[in-house]
Amino acid sequence: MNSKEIAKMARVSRSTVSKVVNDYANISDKTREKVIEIIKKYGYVPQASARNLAGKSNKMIGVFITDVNHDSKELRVIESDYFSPFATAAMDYADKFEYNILTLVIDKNRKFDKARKLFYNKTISGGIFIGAENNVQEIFELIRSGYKLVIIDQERYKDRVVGKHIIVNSKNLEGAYKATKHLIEYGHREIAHICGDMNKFSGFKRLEGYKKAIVEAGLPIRTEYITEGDFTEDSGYESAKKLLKNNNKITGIFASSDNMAIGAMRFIKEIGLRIPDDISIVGYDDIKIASYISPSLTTIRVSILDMASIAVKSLINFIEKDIKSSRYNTVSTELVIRQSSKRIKE
Amino acid sequence: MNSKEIAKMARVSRSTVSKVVNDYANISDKTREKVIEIIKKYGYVPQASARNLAGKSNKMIGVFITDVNHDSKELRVIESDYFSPFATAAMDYADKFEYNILTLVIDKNRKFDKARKLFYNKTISGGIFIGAENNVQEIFELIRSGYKLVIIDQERYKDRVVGKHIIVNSKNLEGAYKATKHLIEYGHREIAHICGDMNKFSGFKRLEGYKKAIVEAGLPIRTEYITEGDFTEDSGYESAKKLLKNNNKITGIFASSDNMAIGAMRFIKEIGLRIPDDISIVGYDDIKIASYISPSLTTIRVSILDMASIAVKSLINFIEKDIKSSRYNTVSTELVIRQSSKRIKE
DNA sequence: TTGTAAGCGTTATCAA
DNA sequence: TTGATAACGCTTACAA
Repeated sequence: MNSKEIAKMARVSRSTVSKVVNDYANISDKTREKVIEIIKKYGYVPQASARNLAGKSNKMIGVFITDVNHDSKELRVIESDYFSPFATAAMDYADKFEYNILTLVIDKNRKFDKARKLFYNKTISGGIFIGAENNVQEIFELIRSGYKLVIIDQERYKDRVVGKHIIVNSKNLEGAYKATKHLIEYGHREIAHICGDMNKFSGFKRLEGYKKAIVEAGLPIRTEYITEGDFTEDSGYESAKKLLKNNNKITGIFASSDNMAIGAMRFIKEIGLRIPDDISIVGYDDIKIASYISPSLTTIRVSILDMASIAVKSLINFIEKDIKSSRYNTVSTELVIRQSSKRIKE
Repeated sequence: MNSKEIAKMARVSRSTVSKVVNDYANISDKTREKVIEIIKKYGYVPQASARNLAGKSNKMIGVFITDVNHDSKELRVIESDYFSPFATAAMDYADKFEYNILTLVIDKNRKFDKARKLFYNKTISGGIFIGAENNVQEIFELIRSGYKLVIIDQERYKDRVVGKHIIVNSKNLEGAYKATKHLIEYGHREIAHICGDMNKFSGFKRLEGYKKAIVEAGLPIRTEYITEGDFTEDSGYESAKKLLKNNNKITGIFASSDNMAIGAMRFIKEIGLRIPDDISIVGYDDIKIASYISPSLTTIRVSILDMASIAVKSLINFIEKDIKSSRYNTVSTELVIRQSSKRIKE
């Protein structure tokens, strides 16, 4: 069933059918009703690619999740702490504007080319990139070519002018500051920090937040209290080992990700210390497991839902109305206090 | 940049460009090379909707996840235990055939209409439905209309002839049997079962599996040992309460989902019983949390990866070569023994 | 208010 | 081995 057939049945021209479908004003009520009746009767739906070819936007957005650069299949699941909530929230928002979302995980198998092609062949009219550290150059190239996109959590590129784009970023510094300050307010003085990957901006910024809170409390910044992980659970385990090996004064640890916090907890339990009685732990991200593990994990929540809606909303605006210049949006963080942190007894 | 311009630069016709792009045989090497050179130079990529309109398949598959019929936002996250792994695995497999995956969560906001439209307007050439209990009628209608689709875990429709379709199902009975038998082999005799939603086939089949193992071991089936939940954590909690209220003989519980098992564990801990020392628990699904919760949960793993690859593979086959009649595939289950189950001391 | 006709960028058919 | 031309199904000036 196509517009030609509908036109014939309704005894009008194809353009009239099109006008009815697209809700144009200059159609008499009578004709409109007649056409709508036939359309309903035969269940006619305009073909997407034909509309698209004729100039209509295809209302399709790509959401690209770059998988962390590890081989293990396990890690993909970890990354999915982000994937599913983000994709779902993005869908919710896209729906309101009748957009569809095409999700793509970019990893070793599925290289960046796959994403690029979707822009080139006009399958999508815009894209959102998450965890894109490894593909920054390619993304810049896309922006330079005029493709419309949103980058999540890549604040560091804020001022590099490469063409119009949108960045949505969580307030990493703020979050880390809140986490550390929470421990300070609980009376902790010997507070260690397990950093994330320092090549990633979030890792770097969270370290800054930690330092800010420490300095503000008049405490010294001890290099032996700062150790670098890579956001994974195992690195959290190893970092805790390093921190606690020759130190029995540490009473609080702020880890730059929940996964690392969970790894650290594993080590701490192994050596027979109790959480939170001996050591308080604060994580970052508020992944689902954080509330299920025992003790449940005090952490910093970033509203992925907010991120996703802001990203989708501004991308659609970018696509439909264009923007004058690059935009930079931030999403707030929130401290979620659970069982893994405890007020220190003096 | 379009094929016309490429044709001009390469001093050939548009049809020649098309033939090169589509790797047709009847083109001289010389022409081919020349055209390829220009294509590379100008980064030409054929426009998807134009190809599609001209008759090429658009190589797009829809993956539809029906959200469980509850209002809470929380539940959507639970559902995502399925969502993310399935979507990722599906992508992996689709990649090999250069297909893209369009994911859509169907829930109260996003009704089935959204999915239907994607078929009608030919955005997708086939679809995979997961958790589709609530939309069976609509799915049948799609099948009847000749749309190509795969249904996951809806074994019950195996024999209802409604048109060509593919079902991929996990072996629910087998899995539940394994879970129950595991408890029996550990010496348990008083084994209760928390059923899932009995309106869903998986809930029903797993009860059958439980019964089969019980009967096979020569044990009686006690109705007071069987209680019905609805796959959610809270229903697991309530079911455990019901089961254990007036009973101190039960030593083993098989719950039809990990979420219910987790809820049951919560109740058991609350009344001061120990897991697995006093009561052994076995779940079903092997969601991620199962290995993180303490004690970690013994459960039945269904390889979502297998499900996804079989689904995608057979759907692509259906799309590209058609199938003679409906197909029914099953995916095996595996018992994963962790800490929540223990051999009973006699 | 309606219809005619051109055009979107490809592929497929058929003739050269 | 190549090219001219029609066709895909729709939208959109523009003409009526």
